Amino acid sequence: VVPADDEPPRWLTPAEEQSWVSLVGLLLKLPAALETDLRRRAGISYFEYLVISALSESEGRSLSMGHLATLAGSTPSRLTHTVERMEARGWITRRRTPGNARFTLAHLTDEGFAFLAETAPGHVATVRRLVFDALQGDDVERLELIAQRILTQLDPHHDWPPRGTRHGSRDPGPTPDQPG
Amino acid sequence: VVPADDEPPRWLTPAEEQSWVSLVGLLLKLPAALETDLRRRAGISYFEYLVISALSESEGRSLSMGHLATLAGSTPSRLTHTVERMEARGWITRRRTPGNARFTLAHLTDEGFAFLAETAPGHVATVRRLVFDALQGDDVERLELIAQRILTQLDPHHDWPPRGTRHGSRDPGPTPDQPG
DNA sequence: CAAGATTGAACCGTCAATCTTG
DNA sequence: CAAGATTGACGGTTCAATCTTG
Repeated sequence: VVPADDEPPRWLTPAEEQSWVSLVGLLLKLPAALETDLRRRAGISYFEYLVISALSESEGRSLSMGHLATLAGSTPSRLTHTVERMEARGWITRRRTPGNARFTLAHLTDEGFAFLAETAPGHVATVRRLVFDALQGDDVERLELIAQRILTQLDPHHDWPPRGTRHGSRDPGPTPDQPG
Repeated sequence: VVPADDEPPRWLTPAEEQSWVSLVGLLLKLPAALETDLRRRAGISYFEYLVISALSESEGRSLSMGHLATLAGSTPSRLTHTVERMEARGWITRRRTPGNARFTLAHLTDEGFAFLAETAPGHVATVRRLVFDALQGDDVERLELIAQRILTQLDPHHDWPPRGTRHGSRDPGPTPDQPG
């Protein structure tokens, strides 16, 4: 056990503590709800969904393992193991980048894309039902602002969503363009 | 793969999608940052911290396994395995409730409490630094309101924080009363 | 040698089956 | 038999060590 830093303790105010308790509740329960929904709807984890979703939105449905790890918020190792399994299911292929064989390019197959296209609408509906149906007024904008402020504090050089993958102002359509 | 529900797809508006992407970023990165902090500061997971923290705030530093599972947002099984490990470290003991032996009462030992007392101030300081130092104006109150709205949507009968454990309006002090 | 990625073992969480008490 | 809790096997994540390419 490392001894406490020698700063004096900085407790939370009552208002901050209430807020913190609610935020912890959200961190515990919302991911669990998303996991449950995807597991029963499609038999995959939320992390697997993020992986194929990120690939589906990228140029040529391909990304280097490193970039994909960043997009899915994971370690390289976790991604390798997961992609291995999804490769076995025929949803992803991997090959060394020709010309620069240091990079491994993960590619979403047609089967993988078709699977995502089946899964995404139901998942987006769940997100809408669980999150956005509960919000009012300018809650949506405030939530984004507050989340961004915390993300910036976590990593001042943060880049979330990472550049080159934003898909902001296009028409919504029947293709899985907004898999969340 | 279960076919999609037969509701028509309900996509997100651009504003909602931006907000959702930011929230997903927060769900991915904030728990990871808390885990990292506690792991290197105290060698425990955030879940283990929640467990001893909940016990420390309860009457007699004891709770039934079921109640403790609710407080820590976990399944009974996960809690059993975790408490087993913490029992081996001497931080928790378990015994059947005398009189009603269906309940197993988990109890935080003096060693466990001392460990928490060492760990809590640094952890609270981290929470303050990572989250509240980034917030301005009425962000704190809005965050609580928004989190509560989503929690209610997730579970209309929700009770978070669960009743009988709220420690709202006491003086902050040098004991680990606010371990987050 | 550094960057990108993978490997394998240990660790942890999940799930279904089981045990115990009232 | 239902509620509370535990068990053990399985599957996924983490961590440190390793492999490969430029």
